[in-house]
Amino acid sequence: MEKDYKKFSDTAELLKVLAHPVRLCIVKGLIEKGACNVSHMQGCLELPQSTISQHLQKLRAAGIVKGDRNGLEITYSISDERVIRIVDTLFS
Amino acid sequence: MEKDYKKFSDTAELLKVLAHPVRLCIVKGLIEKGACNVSHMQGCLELPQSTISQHLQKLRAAGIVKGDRNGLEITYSISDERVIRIVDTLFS
DNA sequence: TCATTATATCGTAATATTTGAATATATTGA
DNA sequence: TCAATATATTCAAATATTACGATATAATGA
Repeated sequence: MEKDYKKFSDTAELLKVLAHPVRLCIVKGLIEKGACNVSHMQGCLELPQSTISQHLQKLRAAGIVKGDRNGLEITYSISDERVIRIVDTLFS
Repeated sequence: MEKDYKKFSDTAELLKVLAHPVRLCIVKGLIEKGACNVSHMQGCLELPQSTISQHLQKLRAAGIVKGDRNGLEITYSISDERVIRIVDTLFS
């Protein structure tokens, strides 16, 4: 049935977003620290701002992460609990 | 440190292999049924034999799945316990 | 309003993944 | 050994992803 295919397809989409070293690093960091803004990630990851921002947008579009503006800065945090369990399983 | 990068990179590699609807379907099926050969998967998935075989090889190379030959057939089953927990988390 | 700072988006070249037909290999039974 | 069956590999085209410079937007304070 088509519904099953959609389920697999949606789930694969979520995993695909997680399946990148930089995004995984961002997500793991957010799980550990609770929250973080882009400039701070830049300092840690040593990548161009646009690269990090694009990864964050991908995470956001997938519902993995959410951003709260706070003046000039935007503070990101995890917004999908399943992801915490998955990352936990992977790195434990 | 470089070791961290490798950790993220290796983990991302594992997720990347899982992150495909057909592979996810195969893996979920194997978790539920315990084991399955290629011809049977073909019947379920309605995809060309080479396509399924290629996905299986990718799963095998990642250590997610193992194949045991049994005469003409090869029976596949899950070989990475973490994957069971991840898929469980995703579909529960 | 203007300059500054933080973040997002666009454009695009480089790279990687996916697909399925064609072909190869391995096992079995006659 | 040969035919039949199950599975794997190769190849090429189509499609998707990634990286990063350039540029845009949003918020703040002077």
